[in-house]
Amino acid sequence: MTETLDPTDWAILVEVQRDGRVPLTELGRRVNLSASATTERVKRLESAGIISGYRADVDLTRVGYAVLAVVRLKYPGNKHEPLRKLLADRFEILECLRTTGDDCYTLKVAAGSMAHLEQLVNELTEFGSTTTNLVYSQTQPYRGPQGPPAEL
Amino acid sequence: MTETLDPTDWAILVEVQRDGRVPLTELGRRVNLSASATTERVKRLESAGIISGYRADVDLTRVGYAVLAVVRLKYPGNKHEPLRKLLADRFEILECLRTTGDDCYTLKVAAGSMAHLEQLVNELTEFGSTTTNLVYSQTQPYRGPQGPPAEL
DNA sequence: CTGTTCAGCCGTGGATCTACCGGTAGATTG
DNA sequence: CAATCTACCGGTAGATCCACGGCTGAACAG
Repeated sequence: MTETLDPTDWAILVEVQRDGRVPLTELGRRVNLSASATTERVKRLESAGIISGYRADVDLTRVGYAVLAVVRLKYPGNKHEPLRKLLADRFEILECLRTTGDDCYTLKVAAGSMAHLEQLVNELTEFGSTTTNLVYSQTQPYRGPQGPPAEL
Repeated sequence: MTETLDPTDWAILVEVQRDGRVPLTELGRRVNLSASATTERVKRLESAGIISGYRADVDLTRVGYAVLAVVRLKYPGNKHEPLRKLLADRFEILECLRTTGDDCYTLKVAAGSMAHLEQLVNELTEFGSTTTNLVYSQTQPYRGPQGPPAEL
Protein backbone atom coordinates (compact mmCIF):
# COMPACT_ATOMS: atom_id res chain seq x y z
CA MET A 1 0.00 0.00 0.00
CA THR A 2 2.62 2.47 1.11
CA GLU A 3 4.30 2.57 -2.26
CA THR A 4 6.93 5.20 -1.79
CA LEU A 5 7.57 7.15 -4.94
CA ASP A 6 10.99 8.64 -5.34
CA PRO A 7 11.67 11.85 -7.29
CA THR A 8 12.41 9.87 -10.44
CA ASP A 9 9.01 8.18 -10.27
CA TRP A 10 7.38 11.56 -9.91
CA ALA A 11 9.35 12.89 -12.86
CA ILE A 12 8.05 9.98 -14.91
CA LEU A 13 4.48 10.62 -13.76
CA VAL A 14 4.72 14.30 -14.64
CA GLU A 15 6.05 13.49 -18.09
CA VAL A 16 3.50 10.83 -18.98
CA GLN A 17 0.66 12.99 -17.74
CA ARG A 18 1.88 15.75 -20.01
CA ASP A 19 2.57 13.52 -23.00
CA GLY A 20 1.10 10.06 -22.66
CA ARG A 21 2.55 8.85 -25.93
CA VAL A 22 6.19 9.71 -25.34
CA PRO A 23 8.38 6.74 -26.33
CA LEU A 24 10.07 5.02 -23.41
CA THR A 25 13.52 5.78 -24.82
CA GLU A 26 12.73 9.49 -24.98
CA LEU A 27 11.15 9.33 -21.53
CA GLY A 28 14.34 7.79 -20.21
CA ARG A 29 16.32 10.60 -21.78
CA ARG A 30 14.15 13.18 -20.01
CA VAL A 31 14.49 11.61 -16.57
CA ASN A 32 18.16 10.62 -17.01
CA LEU A 33 17.66 6.87 -17.09
CA SER A 34 18.33 4.13 -19.60
CA ALA A 35 15.48 2.85 -21.70
CA SER A 36 15.30 -0.45 -19.88
CA ALA A 37 15.33 1.05 -16.41
CA THR A 38 12.60 3.43 -17.53
CA THR A 39 10.56 0.55 -18.89
CA GLU A 40 10.81 -1.29 -15.59
CA ARG A 41 9.68 1.70 -13.60
CA VAL A 42 6.76 2.44 -15.89
CA LYS A 43 5.62 -1.17 -15.81
CA ARG A 44 5.85 -1.16 -12.04
CA LEU A 45 3.75 2.00 -11.88
CA GLU A 46 1.22 0.46 -14.24
CA SER A 47 0.89 -2.88 -12.47
CA ALA A 48 0.65 -1.15 -9.10
CA GLY A 49 -2.35 0.73 -10.48
CA ILE A 50 -0.67 4.09 -9.97
CA ILE A 51 -0.87 4.69 -13.69
CA SER A 52 -4.40 3.47 -14.28
CA GLY A 53 -4.44 3.98 -18.03
CA TYR A 54 -3.69 6.21 -20.98
CA ARG A 55 -6.17 8.25 -22.91
CA ALA A 56 -6.34 10.68 -25.76
CA ASP A 57 -7.84 14.05 -25.02
CA VAL A 58 -10.55 15.05 -27.49
CA ASP A 59 -11.52 18.69 -27.96
CA LEU A 60 -15.24 18.70 -27.29
CA THR A 61 -16.08 21.84 -29.22
CA ARG A 62 -14.33 20.54 -32.34
CA VAL A 63 -16.42 17.40 -32.44
CA GLY A 64 -19.73 19.17 -32.13
CA TYR A 65 -20.25 19.45 -28.38
CA ALA A 66 -20.69 23.20 -28.12
CA VAL A 67 -22.27 23.19 -24.67
CA LEU A 68 -20.67 22.10 -21.41
CA ALA A 69 -22.56 22.22 -18.13
CA VAL A 70 -22.29 21.29 -14.49
CA VAL A 71 -25.48 19.68 -13.24
CA ARG A 72 -26.02 19.07 -9.56
CA LEU A 73 -28.60 16.48 -8.66
CA LYS A 74 -30.49 16.32 -5.37
CA TYR A 75 -31.44 12.72 -5.16
CA PRO A 76 -33.90 11.91 -2.40
CA GLY A 77 -34.26 8.15 -2.75
CA ASN A 78 -31.54 5.60 -2.43
CA LYS A 79 -32.38 3.52 -5.48
CA HIS A 80 -29.13 4.02 -7.30
CA GLU A 81 -29.41 1.38 -10.00
CA PRO A 82 -31.59 3.38 -12.44
CA LEU A 83 -29.17 6.29 -12.20
CA ARG A 84 -26.20 4.02 -12.78
CA LYS A 85 -27.95 2.72 -15.85
CA LEU A 86 -28.52 6.20 -17.18
CA LEU A 87 -24.85 7.01 -16.65
CA ALA A 88 -23.85 3.91 -18.55
CA ASP A 89 -26.19 4.72 -21.43
CA ARG A 90 -25.66 8.46 -21.85
CA PHE A 91 -22.13 9.14 -22.92
CA GLU A 92 -22.91 12.85 -22.78
CA ILE A 93 -22.42 12.53 -19.02
CA LEU A 94 -18.67 12.85 -18.89
CA GLU A 95 -18.18 12.64 -15.17
CA CYS A 96 -20.28 11.87 -12.13
CA LEU A 97 -19.14 12.66 -8.60
CA ARG A 98 -21.12 11.55 -5.57
CA THR A 99 -20.59 14.12 -2.87
CA THR A 100 -21.55 15.22 0.58
CA GLY A 101 -24.05 18.02 0.95
CA ASP A 102 -27.54 18.67 -0.30
CA ASP A 103 -26.69 17.88 -3.89
CA CYS A 104 -25.77 14.22 -3.80
CA TYR A 105 -24.33 14.12 -7.31
CA THR A 106 -22.31 16.58 -9.33
CA LEU A 107 -22.25 15.80 -13.06
CA LYS A 108 -20.27 17.21 -15.93
CA VAL A 109 -22.33 17.06 -19.08
CA ALA A 110 -21.55 17.81 -22.73
CA ALA A 111 -24.25 18.58 -25.28
CA GLY A 112 -24.45 19.61 -28.90
CA SER A 113 -27.01 22.34 -28.35
CA MET A 114 -29.18 23.86 -25.69
CA ALA A 115 -32.05 21.66 -26.89
CA HIS A 116 -29.84 18.64 -26.40
CA LEU A 117 -28.86 19.80 -22.91
CA GLU A 118 -32.49 20.40 -22.06
CA GLN A 119 -33.35 16.85 -23.00
CA LEU A 120 -30.53 15.49 -20.85
CA VAL A 121 -31.56 17.59 -17.87
CA ASN A 122 -35.11 16.37 -18.33
CA GLU A 123 -33.90 12.82 -18.06
CA LEU A 124 -31.96 13.65 -14.92
CA THR A 125 -34.92 15.46 -13.37
CA GLU A 126 -36.69 12.10 -13.32
CA PHE A 127 -34.45 11.30 -10.38
CA GLY A 128 -34.61 14.49 -8.38
CA SER A 129 -34.26 18.22 -8.52
CA THR A 130 -31.39 19.55 -10.60
CA THR A 131 -29.31 22.69 -10.62
CA THR A 132 -27.61 23.45 -13.93
CA ASN A 133 -24.76 25.86 -14.60
CA LEU A 134 -23.33 26.43 -18.04
CA VAL A 135 -19.56 26.45 -18.39
CA TYR A 136 -17.99 29.50 -19.98
CA SER A 137 -14.45 28.18 -20.02
CA GLN A 138 -12.16 25.79 -18.28
CA THR A 139 -8.59 26.67 -17.40
CA GLN A 140 -7.00 23.36 -18.24
CA PRO A 141 -8.72 20.40 -19.83
CA TYR A 142 -7.30 18.34 -17.01
CA ARG A 143 -4.34 18.29 -14.72
CA GLY A 144 -3.05 15.52 -12.51
CA PRO A 145 -0.86 15.47 -9.44
CA GLN A 146 2.65 16.81 -9.97
CA GLY A 147 4.22 15.61 -6.72
CA PRO A 148 3.38 14.20 -3.33
CA PRO A 149 0.75 16.04 -1.29
CA ALA A 150 1.84 18.63 1.22
CA GLU A 151 2.38 17.08 4.63
CA LEU A 152 0.42 18.71 7.43
CA MET B 1 -14.45 24.43 -38.83
CA THR B 2 -17.05 21.96 -39.99
CA GLU B 3 -14.69 19.03 -39.87
CA THR B 4 -16.95 16.15 -40.70
CA LEU B 5 -15.92 13.00 -38.91
CA ASP B 6 -16.90 9.75 -40.54
CA PRO B 7 -17.62 6.59 -38.56
CA THR B 8 -14.03 5.43 -38.95
CA ASP B 9 -12.75 8.63 -37.38
CA TRP B 10 -15.12 8.12 -34.47
CA ALA B 11 -13.97 4.54 -34.09
CA ILE B 12 -10.41 5.80 -33.87
CA LEU B 13 -11.37 8.43 -31.30
CA VAL B 14 -13.18 5.87 -29.17
CA GLU B 15 -10.18 3.55 -29.24
CA VAL B 16 -7.54 6.14 -28.42
CA GLN B 17 -9.66 7.55 -25.61
CA ARG B 18 -9.91 4.07 -24.15
CA ASP B 19 -6.26 3.17 -24.71
CA GLY B 20 -4.10 6.13 -25.60
CA ARG B 21 -0.96 4.06 -26.07
CA VAL B 22 -2.30 1.54 -28.56
CA PRO B 23 0.22 1.12 -31.44
CA LEU B 24 -0.96 2.48 -34.77
CA THR B 25 -0.73 -0.95 -36.36
CA GLU B 26 -2.99 -2.47 -33.73
CA LEU B 27 -5.31 0.53 -33.97
CA GLY B 28 -5.54 -0.04 -37.71
CA ARG B 29 -6.41 -3.67 -37.08
CA ARG B 30 -9.24 -2.64 -34.77
CA VAL B 31 -10.79 -0.18 -37.20
CA ASN B 32 -10.10 -2.27 -40.32
CA LEU B 33 -7.52 -0.03 -41.90
CA SER B 34 -3.90 -0.40 -42.89
CA ALA B 35 -1.22 1.01 -40.65
CA SER B 36 -0.40 3.85 -43.01
CA ALA B 37 -3.99 4.91 -43.51
CA THR B 38 -4.49 4.84 -39.76
CA THR B 39 -1.39 6.95 -39.25
CA GLU B 40 -2.65 9.54 -41.69
CA ARG B 41 -6.03 9.80 -40.04
CA VAL B 42 -4.57 10.07 -36.55
CA LYS B 43 -2.15 12.76 -37.67
CA ARG B 44 -4.98 14.65 -39.31
CA LEU B 45 -7.02 14.44 -36.10
CA GLU B 46 -4.03 15.64 -34.12
CA SER B 47 -3.12 18.56 -36.33
CA ALA B 48 -6.75 19.63 -36.55
CA GLY B 49 -6.71 19.87 -32.77
CA ILE B 50 -9.46 17.29 -32.43
CA ILE B 51 -7.07 15.09 -30.50
CA SER B 52 -5.55 17.74 -28.27
CA GLY B 53 -3.08 15.47 -26.52
CA TYR B 54 -2.42 12.24 -24.72
CA ARG B 55 -2.08 11.77 -21.02
CA ALA B 56 -1.57 9.07 -18.46
CA ASP B 57 -4.23 8.68 -15.82
CA VAL B 58 -2.81 8.63 -12.30
CA ASP B 59 -4.77 7.09 -9.43
CA LEU B 60 -4.96 9.91 -6.90
CA THR B 61 -5.50 7.76 -3.84
CA ARG B 62 -2.46 5.63 -4.61
CA VAL B 63 -0.14 8.60 -4.69
CA GLY B 64 -1.27 10.03 -1.39
CA TYR B 65 -4.23 12.23 -2.32
CA ALA B 66 -6.84 10.68 -0.08
CA VAL B 67 -9.30 13.58 -0.26
CA LEU B 68 -11.15 14.83 -3.31
CA ALA B 69 -13.52 17.76 -3.12
CA VAL B 70 -15.66 20.05 -5.25
CA VAL B 71 -15.26 23.66 -4.22
CA ARG B 72 -17.57 26.31 -5.58
CA LEU B 73 -16.32 29.86 -5.39
CA LYS B 74 -18.50 32.94 -5.36
CA TYR B 75 -16.21 35.58 -6.68
CA PRO B 76 -17.53 39.10 -6.37
CA GLY B 77 -14.76 41.13 -7.99
CA ASN B 78 -13.55 40.87 -11.52
CA LYS B 79 -9.85 40.86 -10.82
CA HIS B 80 -9.07 37.49 -12.26
CA GLU B 81 -5.29 37.61 -12.41
CA PRO B 82 -4.63 36.70 -8.78
CA LEU B 83 -6.92 33.71 -9.06
CA ARG B 84 -5.23 32.63 -12.28
CA LYS B 85 -1.94 32.83 -10.49
CA LEU B 86 -3.19 30.65 -7.67
CA LEU B 87 -4.42 28.10 -10.17
CA ALA B 88 -1.03 28.04 -11.85
CA ASP B 89 0.77 27.61 -8.53
CA ARG B 90 -1.42 25.09 -6.77
CA PHE B 91 -1.36 21.81 -8.61
CA GLU B 92 -3.83 20.44 -6.09
CA ILE B 93 -6.49 22.30 -8.08
CA LEU B 94 -7.12 19.72 -10.76
CA GLU B 95 -9.79 21.52 -12.71
CA CYS B 96 -11.40 24.93 -12.74
CA LEU B 97 -14.64 25.67 -14.55
CA ARG B 98 -15.99 29.18 -14.86
CA THR B 99 -19.75 28.93 -14.91
CA THR B 100 -22.97 30.85 -14.94
CA GLY B 101 -24.90 31.23 -11.71
CA ASP B 102 -24.07 32.52 -8.27
CA ASP B 103 -20.95 30.41 -7.93
CA CYS B 104 -18.69 31.77 -10.63
CA TYR B 105 -16.12 29.01 -10.39
CA THR B 106 -16.41 25.31 -9.77
CA LEU B 107 -13.12 23.67 -8.79
CA LYS B 108 -12.07 20.08 -8.38
CA VAL B 109 -9.43 19.83 -5.69
CA ALA B 110 -7.26 16.96 -4.44
CA ALA B 111 -5.62 16.97 -1.04
CA GLY B 112 -3.59 14.62 1.10
CA SER B 113 -5.57 15.17 4.25
CA MET B 114 -8.40 17.25 5.66
CA ALA B 115 -5.83 19.62 7.08
CA HIS B 116 -4.36 20.04 3.61
CA LEU B 117 -7.82 20.64 2.14
CA GLU B 118 -8.55 23.18 4.87
CA GLN B 119 -5.45 25.11 3.95
CA LEU B 120 -6.38 25.11 0.27
CA VAL B 121 -9.91 26.29 1.01
CA ASN B 122 -8.47 29.03 3.19
CA GLU B 123 -6.42 30.24 0.26
CA LEU B 124 -9.49 30.21 -1.95
CA THR B 125 -11.59 32.04 0.61
CA GLU B 126 -9.27 35.00 0.10
CA PHE B 127 -11.13 35.53 -3.14
CA GLY B 128 -14.73 35.04 -2.08
CA SER B 129 -17.10 32.75 -0.27
CA THR B 130 -16.66 29.04 -0.92
CA THR B 131 -18.88 26.00 -0.75
CA THR B 132 -17.06 22.70 -0.33
CA ASN B 133 -18.40 19.22 -0.89
CA LEU B 134 -16.30 16.12 -0.32
CA VAL B 135 -16.39 13.44 -2.99
CA TYR B 136 -17.34 9.94 -1.91
CA SER B 137 -16.74 8.29 -5.25
CA GLN B 138 -16.63 8.98 -8.94
CA THR B 139 -18.15 6.64 -11.46
CA GLN B 140 -15.49 6.87 -14.13
CA PRO B 141 -12.22 8.72 -13.83
CA TYR B 142 -13.08 10.39 -17.09
CA ARG B 143 -15.00 9.68 -20.22
CA GLY B 144 -14.91 11.45 -23.52
CA PRO B 145 -17.36 11.71 -26.39
CA GLN B 146 -18.13 8.41 -28.08
CA GLY B 147 -19.91 9.75 -31.16
CA PRO B 148 -21.43 12.88 -32.65
CA PRO B 149 -23.96 14.74 -30.48
CA ALA B 150 -27.65 14.01 -30.86
CA GLU B 151 -29.21 16.32 -33.42
CA LEU B 152 -32.19 18.25 -32.16
C1' DC C 1 35.78 -8.62 7.60
C1' DT C 2 33.59 -11.85 4.29
C1' DG C 3 30.07 -13.88 1.81
C1' DT C 4 25.19 -13.70 0.46
C1' DT C 5 21.24 -11.54 -1.12
C1' DC C 6 18.72 -8.29 -3.57
C1' DA C 7 17.13 -4.13 -5.82
C1' DG C 8 18.08 -1.19 -9.46
C1' DC C 9 20.51 -0.14 -13.43
C1' DC C 10 22.65 -1.01 -18.02
C1' DG C 11 23.55 -3.03 -22.85
C1' DT C 12 22.26 -6.28 -26.38
C1' DG C 13 19.64 -8.44 -30.13
C1' DG C 14 15.47 -10.02 -32.29
C1' DA C 15 10.69 -8.68 -32.90
C1' DT C 16 7.79 -4.96 -33.67
C1' DC C 17 6.37 -0.43 -34.86
C1' DT C 18 6.77 4.13 -37.17
C1' DA C 19 7.55 7.40 -40.90
C1' DC C 20 7.93 7.86 -45.53
C1' DC C 21 7.81 6.55 -50.32
C1' DG C 22 5.41 5.42 -54.64
C1' DG C 23 1.30 3.26 -56.74
C1' DT C 24 -3.84 2.49 -57.40
C1' DA C 25 -9.01 2.93 -57.49
C1' DG C 26 -12.84 5.98 -57.38
C1' DA C 27 -14.93 10.52 -57.37
C1' DT C 28 -14.77 15.37 -59.17
C1' DT C 29 -13.83 18.82 -62.47
C1' DG C 30 -12.87 21.18 -66.72
C1' DC D 1 -11.64 12.17 -71.99
C1' DA D 2 -7.71 13.91 -69.26
C1' DA D 3 -6.31 16.09 -65.07
C1' DT D 4 -6.77 16.22 -60.36
C1' DC D 5 -7.77 14.98 -55.80
C1' DT D 6 -8.64 11.95 -51.93
C1' DA D 7 -8.18 7.91 -49.42
C1' DC D 8 -6.27 3.76 -49.39
C1' DC D 9 -2.60 0.09 -49.80
C1' DG D 10 2.07 -2.23 -49.70
C1' DG D 11 7.08 -2.01 -49.01
C1' DT D 12 11.21 -0.41 -46.72
C1' DA D 13 14.69 1.95 -43.67
C1' DG D 14 15.22 3.44 -39.25
C1' DA D 15 13.53 3.86 -34.64
C1' DT D 16 11.45 1.66 -30.84
C1' DC D 17 9.96 -2.06 -27.78
C1' DC D 18 10.92 -6.01 -24.94
C1' DA D 19 12.98 -9.92 -22.64
C1' DC D 20 17.33 -11.46 -21.32
C1' DG D 21 21.66 -11.70 -18.67
C1' DG D 22 25.36 -9.20 -16.41
C1' DC D 23 27.00 -5.46 -13.37
C1' DT D 24 27.17 -2.59 -9.09
C1' DG D 25 26.36 -1.03 -4.55
C1' DA D 26 23.73 -1.31 -0.26
C1' DA D 27 21.98 -4.20 3.52
C1' DC D 28 22.75 -7.86 6.46
C1' DA D 29 24.04 -12.24 8.85
C1' DG D 30 27.82 -14.92 10.41
